[in-house]
Amino acid sequence: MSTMTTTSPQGRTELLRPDGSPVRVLVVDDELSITELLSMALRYEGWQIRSAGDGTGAIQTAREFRPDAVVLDMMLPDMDGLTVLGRLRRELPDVPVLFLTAKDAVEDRIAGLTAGGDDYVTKPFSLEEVVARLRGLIRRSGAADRRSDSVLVVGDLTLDEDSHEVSRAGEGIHLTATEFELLRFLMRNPRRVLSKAQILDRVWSYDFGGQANVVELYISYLRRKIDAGREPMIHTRRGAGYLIKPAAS
Amino acid sequence: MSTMTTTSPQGRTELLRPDGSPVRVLVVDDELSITELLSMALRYEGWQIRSAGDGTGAIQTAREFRPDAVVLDMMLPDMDGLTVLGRLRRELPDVPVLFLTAKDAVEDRIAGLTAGGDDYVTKPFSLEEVVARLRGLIRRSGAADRRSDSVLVVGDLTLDEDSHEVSRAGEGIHLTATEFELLRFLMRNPRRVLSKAQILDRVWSYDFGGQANVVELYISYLRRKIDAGREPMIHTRRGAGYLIKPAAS
DNA sequence: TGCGTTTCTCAGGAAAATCACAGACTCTAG
DNA sequence: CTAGAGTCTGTGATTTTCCTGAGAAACGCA
Repeated sequence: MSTMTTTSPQGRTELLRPDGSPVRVLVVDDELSITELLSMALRYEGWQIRSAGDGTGAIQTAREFRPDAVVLDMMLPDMDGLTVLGRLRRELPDVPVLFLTAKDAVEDRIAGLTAGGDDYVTKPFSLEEVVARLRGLIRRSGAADRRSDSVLVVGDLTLDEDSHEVSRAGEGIHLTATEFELLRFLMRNPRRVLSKAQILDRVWSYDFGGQANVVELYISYLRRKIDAGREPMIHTRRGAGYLIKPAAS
Repeated sequence: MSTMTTTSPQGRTELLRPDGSPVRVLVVDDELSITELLSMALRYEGWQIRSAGDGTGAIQTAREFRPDAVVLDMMLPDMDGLTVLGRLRRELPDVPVLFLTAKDAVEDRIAGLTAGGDDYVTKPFSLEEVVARLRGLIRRSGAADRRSDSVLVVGDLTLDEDSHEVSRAGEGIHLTATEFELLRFLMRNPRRVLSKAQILDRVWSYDFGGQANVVELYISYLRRKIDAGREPMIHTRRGAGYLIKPAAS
Protein backbone atom coordinates (compact mmCIF):
# COMPACT_ATOMS: atom_id res chain seq x y z
CA MET A 1 0.00 0.00 0.00
CA SER A 2 1.17 3.52 -0.57
CA THR A 3 -0.03 6.57 1.21
CA MET A 4 -0.39 10.22 0.49
CA THR A 5 -0.97 13.23 2.60
CA THR A 6 -3.31 16.13 2.38
CA THR A 7 -3.15 19.28 4.36
CA SER A 8 -6.49 20.40 5.64
CA PRO A 9 -7.40 24.08 5.84
CA GLN A 10 -6.70 23.88 9.55
CA GLY A 11 -3.10 23.15 8.80
CA ARG A 12 -3.31 19.61 10.08
CA THR A 13 -1.60 17.07 7.92
CA GLU A 14 -3.48 13.87 7.44
CA LEU A 15 -2.35 10.51 6.25
CA LEU A 16 -4.65 8.97 3.68
CA ARG A 17 -4.66 5.87 1.54
CA PRO A 18 -4.26 6.25 -2.21
CA ASP A 19 -7.96 5.98 -2.79
CA GLY A 20 -8.63 8.75 -0.28
CA SER A 21 -10.13 6.48 2.35
CA PRO A 22 -8.84 6.72 5.90
CA VAL A 23 -5.94 4.67 7.19
CA ARG A 24 -7.00 1.60 9.17
CA VAL A 25 -5.30 0.61 12.39
CA LEU A 26 -5.86 -2.41 14.59
CA VAL A 27 -5.12 -2.00 18.30
CA VAL A 28 -4.45 -5.10 20.37
CA ASP A 29 -4.13 -4.95 24.16
CA ASP A 30 -5.80 -6.78 27.00
CA GLU A 31 -6.24 -3.70 29.17
CA LEU A 32 -9.41 -1.95 28.16
CA SER A 33 -8.16 1.41 29.39
CA ILE A 34 -5.21 1.19 27.03
CA THR A 35 -7.20 0.23 23.96
CA GLU A 36 -9.68 2.96 24.71
CA LEU A 37 -7.00 5.58 25.19
CA LEU A 38 -5.28 4.58 21.99
CA SER A 39 -8.48 4.28 20.01
CA MET A 40 -9.50 7.72 21.11
CA ALA A 41 -6.19 9.30 20.20
CA LEU A 42 -5.79 7.50 16.91
CA ARG A 43 -9.33 8.21 15.86
CA TYR A 44 -8.53 11.84 16.44
CA GLU A 45 -5.79 11.48 13.84
CA GLY A 46 -8.54 10.71 11.41
CA TRP A 47 -7.83 7.01 11.27
CA GLN A 48 -10.27 4.12 11.40
CA ILE A 49 -9.72 1.98 14.47
CA ARG A 50 -10.64 -1.54 15.49
CA SER A 51 -9.47 -3.13 18.69
CA ALA A 52 -9.02 -6.61 20.13
CA GLY A 53 -8.27 -7.87 23.63
CA ASP A 54 -6.38 -11.07 22.87
CA GLY A 55 -4.48 -12.93 20.20
CA THR A 56 -7.30 -14.90 18.68
CA GLY A 57 -9.45 -11.81 18.50
CA ALA A 58 -6.60 -9.96 16.85
CA ILE A 59 -6.18 -12.57 14.11
CA GLN A 60 -9.89 -12.71 13.45
CA THR A 61 -10.29 -8.96 13.31
CA ALA A 62 -7.19 -8.55 11.16
CA ARG A 63 -8.56 -11.04 8.66
CA GLU A 64 -11.65 -9.06 7.89
CA PHE A 65 -10.58 -5.55 8.83
CA ARG A 66 -7.34 -5.65 6.81
CA PRO A 67 -5.59 -2.88 8.70
CA ASP A 68 -2.75 -0.79 7.32
CA ALA A 69 -0.93 -1.06 10.62
CA VAL A 70 -1.23 -2.92 13.92
CA VAL A 71 -0.47 -1.85 17.46
CA LEU A 72 0.32 -5.02 19.36
CA ASP A 73 0.90 -5.55 23.05
CA MET A 74 3.53 -8.21 23.66
CA MET A 75 1.75 -9.47 26.75
CA LEU A 76 -1.55 -11.05 25.85
CA PRO A 77 -3.53 -13.49 27.95
CA ASP A 78 -3.99 -16.26 25.43
CA MET A 79 -0.78 -16.34 23.44
CA ASP A 80 2.69 -14.99 23.20
CA GLY A 81 3.26 -11.82 21.22
CA LEU A 82 5.57 -13.60 18.81
CA THR A 83 2.96 -16.23 18.05
CA VAL A 84 0.42 -13.53 17.31
CA LEU A 85 2.93 -11.82 15.10
CA GLY A 86 3.56 -15.03 13.17
CA ARG A 87 -0.09 -15.67 12.48
CA LEU A 88 -0.67 -12.03 11.68
CA ARG A 89 2.07 -12.19 9.11
CA ARG A 90 0.44 -15.19 7.49
CA GLU A 91 -2.70 -13.13 6.95
CA LEU A 92 -1.07 -9.81 6.15
CA PRO A 93 2.55 -10.27 5.13
CA ASP A 94 3.32 -6.59 4.67
CA VAL A 95 1.49 -4.90 7.49
CA PRO A 96 3.81 -2.98 9.82
CA VAL A 97 3.51 -3.63 13.54
CA LEU A 98 4.12 -1.34 16.48
CA PHE A 99 4.86 -3.38 19.61
CA LEU A 100 3.95 -2.32 23.07
CA THR A 101 6.22 -3.73 25.72
CA ALA A 102 6.90 -3.28 29.40
CA LYS A 103 9.84 -1.05 30.19
CA ASP A 104 11.94 -3.81 31.69
CA ALA A 105 11.00 -6.47 29.18
CA VAL A 106 13.49 -8.28 27.06
CA GLU A 107 15.56 -6.14 24.79
CA ASP A 108 16.99 -8.78 22.46
CA ARG A 109 13.71 -10.24 21.31
CA ILE A 110 12.36 -6.84 20.40
CA ALA A 111 15.58 -5.69 18.79
CA GLY A 112 15.37 -8.52 16.31
CA LEU A 113 11.79 -7.74 15.48
CA THR A 114 12.29 -4.13 14.61
CA ALA A 115 14.85 -5.13 12.01
CA GLY A 116 11.99 -6.13 9.75
CA GLY A 117 10.77 -2.56 9.59
CA ASP A 118 8.54 -2.83 12.60
CA ASP A 119 8.94 -0.63 15.65
CA TYR A 120 8.17 -0.61 19.34
CA VAL A 121 7.45 1.68 22.26
CA THR A 122 7.68 0.87 25.95
CA LYS A 123 4.86 1.22 28.43
CA PRO A 124 3.99 3.65 29.74
CA PHE A 125 4.10 5.54 26.47
CA SER A 126 3.10 9.02 25.45
CA LEU A 127 0.44 9.38 22.78
CA GLU A 128 2.66 11.66 20.73
CA GLU A 129 5.22 8.93 20.59
CA VAL A 130 2.78 6.24 19.51
CA VAL A 131 1.24 8.46 16.89
CA ALA A 132 4.60 9.52 15.54
CA ARG A 133 5.89 5.97 15.31
CA LEU A 134 2.71 4.79 13.65
CA ARG A 135 2.85 7.60 11.14
CA GLY A 136 6.42 6.63 10.39
CA LEU A 137 5.56 2.97 9.93
CA ILE A 138 2.62 3.67 7.71
CA ARG A 139 4.53 6.14 5.65
CA ARG A 140 7.42 3.78 5.16
CA SER A 141 5.25 0.77 4.40
CA GLY A 142 3.93 2.46 1.30
CA ALA A 143 5.97 3.06 -1.81
CA ALA A 144 9.02 4.55 -0.18
CA ASP A 145 8.63 8.03 -1.43
CA ARG A 146 7.50 11.15 0.34
CA ARG A 147 10.38 11.54 2.68
CA SER A 148 9.61 15.19 2.86
CA ASP A 149 6.50 14.34 4.81
CA SER A 150 8.61 13.64 7.83
CA VAL A 151 9.77 17.23 8.08
CA LEU A 152 7.74 19.79 9.95
CA VAL A 153 8.37 23.42 9.12
CA VAL A 154 7.13 26.52 10.90
CA GLY A 155 8.78 29.72 9.78
CA ASP A 156 12.52 29.21 9.82
CA LEU A 157 12.17 26.39 12.32
CA THR A 158 12.55 22.87 11.06
CA LEU A 159 12.00 19.49 12.70
CA ASP A 160 12.73 16.16 11.06
CA GLU A 161 10.71 13.35 12.55
CA ASP A 162 12.93 10.68 11.05
CA SER A 163 16.36 11.96 11.98
CA HIS A 164 15.16 13.89 15.03
CA GLU A 165 17.08 16.89 13.80
CA VAL A 166 15.93 20.36 14.67
CA SER A 167 17.25 23.61 13.33
CA ARG A 168 16.33 27.23 13.33
CA ALA A 169 17.57 29.53 10.58
CA GLY A 170 19.85 26.74 9.42
CA GLU A 171 21.51 26.38 12.78
CA GLY A 172 21.27 22.93 14.35
CA ILE A 173 19.76 22.65 17.82
CA HIS A 174 20.10 19.76 20.23
CA LEU A 175 16.93 18.79 22.09
CA THR A 176 16.32 16.13 24.70
CA ALA A 177 13.66 13.50 24.03
CA THR A 178 10.95 15.31 25.97
CA GLU A 179 11.80 18.67 24.49
CA PHE A 180 11.63 17.10 21.04
CA GLU A 181 8.20 15.61 21.60
CA LEU A 182 6.86 18.83 23.01
CA LEU A 183 8.15 20.82 20.07
CA ARG A 184 6.76 18.27 17.63
CA PHE A 185 3.34 18.55 19.20
CA LEU A 186 3.46 22.32 19.01
CA MET A 187 4.64 22.26 15.41
CA ARG A 188 1.98 19.77 14.37
CA ASN A 189 -0.55 22.34 15.57
CA PRO A 190 0.88 25.67 14.51
CA ARG A 191 -1.05 28.85 15.29
CA ARG A 192 -3.37 26.96 17.59
CA VAL A 193 -3.51 27.49 21.32
CA LEU A 194 -2.78 24.26 23.17
CA SER A 195 -3.76 24.08 26.82
CA LYS A 196 -1.42 22.72 29.41
CA ALA A 197 -3.80 19.82 29.92
CA GLN A 198 -3.76 18.98 26.22
CA ILE A 199 0.01 19.10 26.17
CA LEU A 200 0.28 16.96 29.26
CA ASP A 201 -2.13 14.42 27.80
CA ARG A 202 -0.28 14.11 24.53
CA VAL A 203 3.38 14.55 25.35
CA TRP A 204 3.70 12.93 28.75
CA SER A 205 2.96 9.28 29.39
CA TYR A 206 -0.52 8.33 30.40
CA ASP A 207 0.46 7.40 33.93
CA PHE A 208 2.29 10.62 34.66
CA GLY A 209 1.17 11.75 38.06
CA GLY A 210 3.32 14.78 38.60
CA GLN A 211 2.87 18.49 38.74
CA ALA A 212 1.32 20.20 35.78
CA ASN A 213 4.06 22.74 35.78
CA VAL A 214 6.46 20.43 34.00
CA VAL A 215 4.84 21.86 30.92
CA GLU A 216 5.86 25.36 31.94
CA LEU A 217 9.30 24.08 32.70
CA TYR A 218 9.79 22.44 29.35
CA ILE A 219 8.35 25.40 27.50
CA SER A 220 10.98 27.39 29.31
CA TYR A 221 13.70 24.97 28.17
CA LEU A 222 12.47 25.09 24.61
CA ARG A 223 12.46 28.85 24.58
CA ARG A 224 16.06 28.95 25.66
CA LYS A 225 17.01 26.75 22.76
CA ILE A 226 14.59 27.83 20.07
CA ASP A 227 13.94 31.47 20.76
CA ALA A 228 17.28 32.38 22.35
CA GLY A 229 18.05 35.92 21.29
CA ARG A 230 15.80 35.58 18.27
CA GLU A 231 12.33 36.76 17.45
CA PRO A 232 10.20 34.49 19.69
CA MET A 233 8.03 31.81 18.08
CA ILE A 234 6.62 30.26 21.23
CA HIS A 235 3.93 32.40 22.78
CA THR A 236 2.03 32.25 26.05
CA ARG A 237 -1.68 32.87 26.03
CA ARG A 238 -2.18 33.52 29.69
CA GLY A 239 -5.03 31.44 31.07
CA ALA A 240 -5.36 29.53 27.82
CA GLY A 241 -2.14 27.80 26.89
CA TYR A 242 0.74 28.07 24.45
CA LEU A 243 1.10 28.28 20.70
CA ILE A 244 3.84 28.33 18.12
CA LYS A 245 3.83 30.46 15.00
CA PRO A 246 6.29 31.90 12.52
CA ALA A 247 8.26 34.84 13.80
CA ALA A 248 7.11 37.11 11.02
CA SER A 249 3.65 37.96 12.27
CA MET B 1 -20.63 13.48 11.04
CA SER B 2 -19.71 16.62 9.24
CA THR B 3 -21.16 20.01 9.90
CA MET B 4 -21.80 23.14 7.97
CA THR B 5 -22.74 26.63 8.89
CA THR B 6 -25.33 29.04 7.72
CA THR B 7 -25.59 32.67 8.54
CA SER B 8 -29.04 33.76 9.47
CA PRO B 9 -30.41 37.12 8.36
CA GLN B 10 -29.77 38.40 11.87
CA GLY B 11 -26.09 37.81 11.41
CA ARG B 12 -25.98 34.90 13.82
CA THR B 13 -23.91 32.01 12.63
CA GLU B 14 -25.43 28.64 13.35
CA LEU B 15 -23.92 25.21 13.35
CA LEU B 16 -26.02 22.73 11.44
CA ARG B 17 -25.72 19.11 10.47
CA PRO B 18 -25.22 18.26 6.81
CA ASP B 19 -28.88 17.53 6.28
CA GLY B 20 -29.82 20.90 7.72
CA SER B 21 -31.25 19.54 10.93
CA PRO B 22 -30.11 21.06 14.21
CA VAL B 23 -27.13 19.83 16.16
CA ARG B 24 -28.05 17.54 19.06
CA VAL B 25 -26.40 17.82 22.45
CA LEU B 26 -26.84 15.66 25.53
CA VAL B 27 -26.28 17.35 28.90
CA VAL B 28 -25.48 15.16 31.91
CA ASP B 29 -25.33 16.58 35.43
CA ASP B 30 -26.97 15.67 38.69
CA GLU B 31 -27.70 19.24 39.71
CA LEU B 32 -30.92 20.31 38.12
CA SER B 33 -29.95 23.96 38.21
CA ILE B 34 -26.92 23.21 36.08
CA THR B 35 -28.71 21.14 33.47
CA GLU B 36 -31.40 23.76 33.21
CA LEU B 37 -28.92 26.57 32.88
CA LEU B 38 -27.03 24.72 30.20
CA SER B 39 -30.09 23.51 28.36
CA MET B 40 -31.40 27.02 28.14
CA ALA B 41 -28.14 28.46 26.89
CA LEU B 42 -27.53 25.70 24.39
CA ARG B 43 -31.06 25.79 23.10
CA TYR B 44 -30.50 29.46 22.46
CA GLU B 45 -27.70 28.39 20.13
CA GLY B 46 -30.35 26.67 18.07
CA TRP B 47 -29.35 23.22 19.20
CA GLN B 48 -31.58 20.38 20.26
CA ILE B 49 -31.00 19.45 23.89
CA ARG B 50 -31.70 16.41 26.01
CA SER B 51 -30.54 16.04 29.57
CA ALA B 52 -29.90 13.29 32.09
CA GLY B 53 -29.21 13.32 35.81
CA ASP B 54 -27.08 10.22 36.18
CA GLY B 55 -24.94 7.76 34.32
CA THR B 56 -27.54 5.15 33.49
CA GLY B 57 -29.88 7.83 32.25
CA ALA B 58 -27.12 9.25 30.14
CA ILE B 59 -26.40 5.93 28.43
CA GLN B 60 -30.05 5.28 27.78
CA THR B 61 -30.70 8.72 26.40
CA ALA B 62 -27.58 8.63 24.30
CA ARG B 63 -28.67 5.36 22.75
CA GLU B 64 -31.87 6.72 21.31
CA PHE B 65 -31.11 10.41 21.05
CA ARG B 66 -27.78 9.91 19.25
CA PRO B 67 -26.32 13.28 20.14
CA ASP B 68 -23.56 15.02 18.18
CA ALA B 69 -21.85 16.04 21.40
CA VAL B 70 -22.15 15.35 25.12
CA VAL B 71 -21.62 17.60 28.13
CA LEU B 72 -20.70 15.30 30.98
CA ASP B 73 -20.23 16.08 34.65
CA MET B 74 -17.45 14.00 36.15
CA MET B 75 -19.26 13.68 39.47
CA LEU B 76 -22.40 11.64 39.08
CA PRO B 77 -24.29 9.89 41.83
CA ASP B 78 -24.44 6.40 40.36
CA MET B 79 -21.15 5.96 38.54
CA ASP B 80 -17.77 7.42 37.91
CA GLY B 81 -17.38 9.80 35.01
CA LEU B 82 -14.82 7.59 33.34
CA THR B 83 -17.15 4.62 33.47
CA VAL B 84 -19.88 6.66 31.83
CA LEU B 85 -17.39 7.74 29.21
CA GLY B 86 -16.45 4.15 28.46
CA ARG B 87 -20.04 3.03 27.98
CA LEU B 88 -20.85 6.12 26.01
CA ARG B 89 -17.99 5.37 23.69
CA ARG B 90 -19.28 1.90 23.08
CA GLU B 91 -22.57 3.34 21.89
CA LEU B 92 -21.19 6.34 20.05
CA PRO B 93 -17.51 5.90 19.30
CA ASP B 94 -16.99 9.25 17.66
CA VAL B 95 -19.06 11.62 19.74
CA PRO B 96 -16.96 14.36 21.34
CA VAL B 97 -17.36 14.95 25.07
CA LEU B 98 -17.05 18.13 27.09
CA PHE B 99 -16.31 17.31 30.71
CA LEU B 100 -17.42 19.40 33.64
CA THR B 101 -15.14 19.14 36.63
CA ALA B 102 -14.57 20.85 39.93
CA LYS B 103 -11.80 23.40 39.95
CA ASP B 104 -9.64 21.57 42.44
CA ALA B 105 -10.15 18.12 40.97
CA VAL B 106 -8.45 19.12 37.77
CA GLU B 107 -4.94 17.88 38.27
CA ASP B 108 -5.47 14.22 39.07
CA ARG B 109 -8.54 13.13 37.19
CA ILE B 110 -8.19 15.01 33.97
CA ALA B 111 -5.20 13.05 32.76
CA GLY B 112 -6.00 11.64 29.36
CA LEU B 113 -9.32 13.32 28.94
CA THR B 114 -8.31 15.78 26.28
CA ALA B 115 -6.19 13.20 24.48
CA GLY B 116 -8.91 11.98 22.17
CA GLY B 117 -9.87 15.45 21.13
CA ASP B 118 -12.29 15.85 23.99
CA ASP B 119 -12.19 18.92 26.19
CA TYR B 120 -13.18 20.09 29.62
CA VAL B 121 -14.19 23.17 31.59
CA THR B 122 -14.02 23.65 35.31
CA LYS B 123 -16.94 24.57 37.52
CA PRO B 124 -17.96 27.25 37.95
CA PHE B 125 -17.89 27.91 34.22
CA SER B 126 -19.14 30.73 32.08
CA LEU B 127 -21.74 29.90 29.47
CA GLU B 128 -19.72 31.56 26.75
CA GLU B 129 -16.89 29.22 27.51
CA VAL B 130 -19.04 26.12 27.39
CA VAL B 131 -20.64 27.18 24.15
CA ALA B 132 -17.31 28.04 22.58
CA ARG B 133 -15.75 24.75 23.56
CA LEU B 134 -18.74 22.82 22.35
CA ARG B 135 -18.70 24.61 19.04
CA GLY B 136 -15.04 23.78 18.72
CA LEU B 137 -15.60 20.12 19.51
CA ILE B 138 -18.50 19.79 17.12
CA ARG B 139 -16.67 21.59 14.38
CA ARG B 140 -13.61 19.40 14.74
CA SER B 141 -15.56 16.17 15.00
CA GLY B 142 -16.92 16.65 11.52
CA ALA B 143 -14.90 16.31 8.35
CA ALA B 144 -11.96 18.39 9.38
CA ASP B 145 -12.45 21.30 7.09
CA ARG B 146 -13.85 24.76 7.42
CA ARG B 147 -11.20 26.69 9.17
CA SER B 148 -13.19 29.78 8.44
CA ASP B 149 -15.76 28.70 10.96
CA SER B 150 -13.40 29.50 13.77
CA VAL B 151 -13.01 33.11 12.71
CA LEU B 152 -15.50 35.78 13.61
CA VAL B 153 -15.54 38.92 11.50
CA VAL B 154 -17.33 42.20 12.10
CA GLY B 155 -16.25 45.00 9.80
CA ASP B 156 -12.47 45.17 9.88
CA LEU B 157 -12.38 43.45 13.24
CA THR B 158 -11.36 39.82 13.33
CA LEU B 159 -11.31 37.22 16.10
CA ASP B 160 -9.87 33.73 15.70
CA GLU B 161 -11.21 31.23 18.19
CA ASP B 162 -8.42 28.72 17.57
CA SER B 163 -5.37 30.91 17.85
CA HIS B 164 -7.07 33.40 20.16
CA GLU B 165 -5.85 36.15 17.88
CA VAL B 166 -7.68 39.42 17.46
CA SER B 167 -6.93 42.11 14.95
CA ARG B 168 -8.45 45.28 13.68
CA ALA B 169 -7.58 46.58 10.23
CA GLY B 170 -4.84 43.98 10.06
CA GLU B 171 -3.20 45.14 13.25
CA GLY B 172 -2.85 42.51 15.98
CA ILE B 173 -4.38 43.28 19.35
CA HIS B 174 -3.63 41.53 22.61
CA LEU B 175 -6.60 40.74 24.83
CA THR B 176 -6.79 39.11 28.25
CA ALA B 177 -8.93 36.02 28.70
CA THR B 178 -11.95 37.93 30.00
CA GLU B 179 -11.66 40.63 27.38
CA PHE B 180 -11.48 37.93 24.74
CA GLU B 181 -14.64 36.23 25.93
CA LEU B 182 -16.50 39.48 26.16
CA LEU B 183 -15.51 40.47 22.65
CA ARG B 184 -16.41 37.04 21.34
CA PHE B 185 -19.87 37.35 22.86
CA LEU B 186 -20.34 40.78 21.31
CA MET B 187 -19.11 39.63 17.94
CA ARG B 188 -21.31 36.56 17.94
CA ASN B 189 -24.22 38.96 18.29
CA PRO B 190 -23.35 41.87 16.02
CA ARG B 191 -25.78 44.78 15.70
CA ARG B 192 -27.73 43.45 18.65
CA VAL B 193 -28.05 45.26 21.95
CA LEU B 194 -26.85 43.12 24.83
CA SER B 195 -27.84 44.15 28.32
CA LYS B 196 -25.33 44.23 31.13
CA ALA B 197 -27.25 41.44 32.78
CA GLN B 198 -27.06 39.29 29.66
CA ILE B 199 -23.37 39.92 29.37
CA LEU B 200 -22.78 39.14 33.02
CA ASP B 201 -24.76 35.91 32.69
CA ARG B 202 -22.91 34.74 29.62
CA VAL B 203 -19.37 35.89 30.04
CA TRP B 204 -18.87 35.63 33.79
CA SER B 205 -19.19 32.36 35.67
CA TYR B 206 -22.59 31.56 37.05
CA ASP B 207 -21.53 32.03 40.65
CA PHE B 208 -19.98 35.44 40.13
CA GLY B 209 -20.90 37.53 43.13
CA GLY B 210 -19.20 40.80 42.38
CA GLN B 211 -20.29 44.23 41.31
CA ALA B 212 -22.24 44.46 38.12
CA ASN B 213 -20.04 47.24 36.87
CA VAL B 214 -17.27 44.86 35.88
CA VAL B 215 -19.07 44.86 32.58
CA GLU B 216 -18.65 48.60 32.22
CA LEU B 217 -15.05 48.20 33.24
CA TYR B 218 -14.31 45.56 30.65
CA ILE B 219 -16.18 47.40 27.94
CA SER B 220 -13.93 50.27 28.77
CA TYR B 221 -10.85 48.07 28.46
CA LEU B 222 -12.05 46.73 25.13
CA ARG B 223 -12.66 50.19 23.75
CA ARG B 224 -9.14 51.22 24.56
CA LYS B 225 -7.81 48.31 22.61
CA ILE B 226 -10.36 47.95 19.83
CA ASP B 227 -11.58 51.45 19.17
CA ALA B 228 -8.45 53.37 20.19
CA GLY B 229 -8.24 56.36 17.88
CA ARG B 230 -10.38 54.64 15.29
CA GLU B 231 -13.99 54.88 14.28
CA PRO B 232 -15.73 53.26 17.26
CA MET B 233 -17.40 49.88 16.82
CA ILE B 234 -18.60 49.38 20.39
CA HIS B 235 -21.61 51.51 21.18
CA THR B 236 -23.53 52.27 24.35
CA ARG B 237 -27.30 52.21 24.30
CA ARG B 238 -27.98 54.12 27.46
CA GLY B 239 -30.32 52.19 29.76
CA ALA B 240 -30.30 49.20 27.44
CA GLY B 241 -26.81 47.82 26.99
CA TYR B 242 -24.06 47.63 24.44
CA LEU B 243 -23.70 46.53 20.87
CA ILE B 244 -20.97 46.06 18.32
CA LYS B 245 -21.27 46.84 14.63
CA PRO B 246 -19.05 47.64 11.69
CA ALA B 247 -17.60 51.13 11.74
CA ALA B 248 -19.01 52.06 8.33
CA SER B 249 -22.66 52.60 9.29
C1' DT C 1 30.29 0.97 38.98
C1' DG C 2 30.61 5.83 38.30
C1' DC C 3 29.78 10.02 35.62
C1' DG C 4 27.23 13.00 32.77
C1' DT C 5 22.60 13.82 31.22
C1' DT C 6 17.81 14.12 31.65
C1' DT C 7 13.63 14.47 34.11
C1' DC C 8 11.09 16.40 37.55
C1' DT C 9 9.84 18.77 42.24
C1' DC C 10 9.77 22.66 44.89
C1' DA C 11 9.53 27.27 45.97
C1' DG C 12 10.38 32.21 45.41
C1' DG C 13 9.53 35.98 42.77
C1' DA C 14 7.81 38.52 38.73
C1' DA C 15 4.22 39.67 35.88
C1' DA C 16 -0.36 39.94 34.58
C1' DA C 17 -5.19 39.87 35.24
C1' DT C 18 -9.24 40.68 37.88
C1' DC C 19 -12.03 43.42 40.47
C1' DA C 20 -13.78 46.99 44.13
C1' DC C 21 -14.25 51.54 44.94
C1' DA C 22 -15.04 56.18 44.13
C1' DG C 23 -15.04 60.35 41.76
C1' DA C 24 -15.68 62.38 37.12
C1' DC C 25 -18.32 62.64 33.38
C1' DT C 26 -22.62 62.49 30.26
C1' DC C 27 -27.02 62.16 28.94
C1' DT C 28 -31.85 63.09 29.38
C1' DA C 29 -36.30 64.05 31.55
C1' DG C 30 -38.69 67.55 33.48
C1' DC D 1 -31.03 74.45 32.71
C1' DT D 2 -30.52 71.30 36.22
C1' DA D 3 -30.70 67.17 38.97
C1' DG D 4 -30.31 62.57 39.07
C1' DA D 5 -29.62 58.30 36.89
C1' DG D 6 -26.51 56.03 34.17
C1' DT D 7 -21.91 55.38 32.50
C1' DC D 8 -16.88 55.81 32.30
C1' DT D 9 -12.28 55.25 34.05
C1' DG D 10 -8.08 56.01 37.37
C1' DT D 11 -6.08 53.92 41.36
C1' DG D 12 -4.60 50.29 43.76
C1' DA D 13 -5.39 45.78 46.45
C1' DT D 14 -5.82 41.06 45.75
C1' DT D 15 -5.48 36.96 43.39
C1' DT D 16 -3.99 34.13 39.71
C1' DT D 17 -0.77 32.60 36.51
C1' DC D 18 3.62 32.02 34.87
C1' DC D 19 8.69 31.76 34.87
C1' DT D 20 12.96 29.94 36.38
C1' DG D 21 16.93 28.73 39.61
C1' DA D 22 18.48 25.08 42.49
C1' DG D 23 18.84 20.65 43.53
C1' DA D 24 17.19 15.62 44.08
C1' DA D 25 16.30 11.44 41.77
C1' DA D 26 16.35 8.50 37.84
C1' DC D 27 18.46 7.14 33.79
C1' DG D 28 21.87 5.86 30.15
C1' DC D 29 26.11 4.63 28.89
C1' DA D 30 30.85 3.41 29.15
